[in-house]
Amino acid sequence: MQKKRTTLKDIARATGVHVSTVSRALDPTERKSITPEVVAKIQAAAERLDYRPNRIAFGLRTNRTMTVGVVIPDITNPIFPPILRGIESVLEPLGYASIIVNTDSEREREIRLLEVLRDRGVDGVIHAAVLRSDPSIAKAAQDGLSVVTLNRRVENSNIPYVINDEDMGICEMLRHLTKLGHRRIAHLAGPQDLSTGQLRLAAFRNAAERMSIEIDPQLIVTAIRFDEDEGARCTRDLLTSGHDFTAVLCANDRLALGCIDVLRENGLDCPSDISVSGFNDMPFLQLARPRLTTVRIQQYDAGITAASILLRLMNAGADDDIPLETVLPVELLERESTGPVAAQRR
Amino acid sequence: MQKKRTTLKDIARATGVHVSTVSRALDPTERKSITPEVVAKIQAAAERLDYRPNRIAFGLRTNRTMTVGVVIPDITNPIFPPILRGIESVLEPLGYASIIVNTDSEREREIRLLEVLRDRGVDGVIHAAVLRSDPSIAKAAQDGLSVVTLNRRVENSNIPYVINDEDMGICEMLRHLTKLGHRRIAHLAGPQDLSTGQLRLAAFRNAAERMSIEIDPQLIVTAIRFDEDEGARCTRDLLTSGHDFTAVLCANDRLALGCIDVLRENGLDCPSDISVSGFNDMPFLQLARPRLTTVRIQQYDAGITAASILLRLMNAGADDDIPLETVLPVELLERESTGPVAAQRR
DNA sequence: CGCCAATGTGCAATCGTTTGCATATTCAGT
DNA sequence: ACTGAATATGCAAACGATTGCACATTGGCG
Repeated sequence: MQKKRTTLKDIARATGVHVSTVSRALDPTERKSITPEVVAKIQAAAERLDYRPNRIAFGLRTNRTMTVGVVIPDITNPIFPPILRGIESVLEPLGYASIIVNTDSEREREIRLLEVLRDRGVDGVIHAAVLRSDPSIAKAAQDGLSVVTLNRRVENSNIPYVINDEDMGICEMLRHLTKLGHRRIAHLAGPQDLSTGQLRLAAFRNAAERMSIEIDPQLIVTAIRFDEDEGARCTRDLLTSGHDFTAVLCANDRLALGCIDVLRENGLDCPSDISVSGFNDMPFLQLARPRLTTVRIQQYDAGITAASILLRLMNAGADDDIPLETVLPVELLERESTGPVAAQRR
Repeated sequence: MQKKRTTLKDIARATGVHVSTVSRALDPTERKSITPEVVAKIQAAAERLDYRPNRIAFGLRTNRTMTVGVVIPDITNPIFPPILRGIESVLEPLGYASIIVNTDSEREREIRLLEVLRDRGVDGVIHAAVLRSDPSIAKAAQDGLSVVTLNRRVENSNIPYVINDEDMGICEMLRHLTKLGHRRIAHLAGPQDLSTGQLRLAAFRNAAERMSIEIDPQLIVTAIRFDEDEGARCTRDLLTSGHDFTAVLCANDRLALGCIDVLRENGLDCPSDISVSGFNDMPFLQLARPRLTTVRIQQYDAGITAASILLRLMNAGADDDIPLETVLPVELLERESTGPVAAQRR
């Protein structure tokens, strides 16, 4: 590895004081108990010798690694990079580094990777991939690890969580579609073992009930992954089922993209024949045509918020009052994939 | 932090042997010097007490953190997530964790983040964001840090590098365009302070020369960022310059997307009026219409390759022969954005 | 039966910090 | 000037592992 780094001992030798004095002189909170001039001398020496504290030794002694773990399903899902940048933007300036792990939404992987993070002694974890019931993360939190979940809460726990106002998003989208005259509205639901999939389906049902829209159970079809292929498959199922519909509210953008493709294959134009809506407003969505009507969720800000809460959690004593729930607002984006219901369908 | 983890000392106490014996019994390479039955006893105890080695202490003693740094320009650029997954796929099973940092292509940030990584004692670095001249990474390598660069080489150094065969990609693209009858071919070059920007421009010039295609210097216009806005701006410059061209070979996909937009604004259809090509085949590119003719570079595999080389570098003695250069093949993808040159232009 | 080598285990130092406690010095108050 | 704090520094023990070396035990061989 590197040639040889200068240590506290080197500085002690160079200045003729004890290593503990050097340590104190270099620590802003302890510095006050040291004569200013020897502090100056030590700092000068530290500067001259290009001293860099050894974080490993620090970590061993203090049990603080200045490292946090970030657990996500898959970094290649474009909604996560902005979240990570948001997290980084608050943690990195404070000297924290983050270790990012991808669970691929597999329970075993998630458990194992959480172990890995704990073994490495991370000071806290931001978890954006909790499954619906997740004992491992709950146990970790109970053992005293600082944890914040993102996009999802762990039920029956006091783990703080940051979520987007998905209910509101689904609700506004539904209102938008009804305003355009749609009544027979299908829902492409996401995987029900995933946070968002389940939440959005529930939100859809609730909103429909509140708005007194009758939902044909046959018009709700569930994807097993959040991707274009599943959006396509579900849409085919919908079409072959023979049930009539004029709009498809999809649980995320990728499902919507797959949906539109299959509609087109079947000679149905979006939006003039059938309206389709997405969710997330994921990056690069603007490449698609027609431009997708969707719900924008805050990605960067969600990262910032989660990281800020984690910080408070890690530093604060139990006295501090950390908000258990943070709900970030969403925004309806009306674009081209939704339009007034066609005069007559079929 | 966690309640209390069991340490070697706990196991020693439980089994009645010395802590050093425990250490050896648990280390596969040292195990042979211990009686099999005491090994068994110790392993049983370790199992029972749920022993997990403390990586921090290990790191302090051995100066190996089992951590690597990955330096990229920006994780929100979709070509990087697959690279990261590739890296992870080889490093994670071996017990390595990676710390990912984003430089935003800013020299100061890069230098600072490299410091951060060195401070944390990473065992090695995969650097996918080196600038054209980069003393900091060269110095780090000289100090004994294991370094592999990705997508770019540090000149005059023996730092191993993994690159895509960009020359070949540009060359094949040019050949493709000429085969379609294009002669007046413009180039939207990338930022010249960035690896890829400069390389691809050079490749373009070389290929043109080799194929005896005369390139009008006025038809080469340089972007200052690799994004759609710059692609748009450059295309406007090209159009207002009044120089004639029938195809635009862009240094990356995003420039090409911006280019096509501006052509469309000006009533020019791609590809029937003007052909446009990209580079990278970035994720989600398939959303765009017309589907872009581009050059696919290997992303996941590049990550795998770089990580494998880094591994050899970290573990091997100087005796090992590590390949200095690895060039990954690229692939021309003919899609819809390029076509035969129009009968007459303007 | 004795000696030496081989083998298995223990001892203790070490990695670079932090930090409670002891000690040495200074200084003010009376 | 003497006492008593207050203040500044040093000492040494941690943190949890690895590892060179010393030592003890065993067994083989002459």
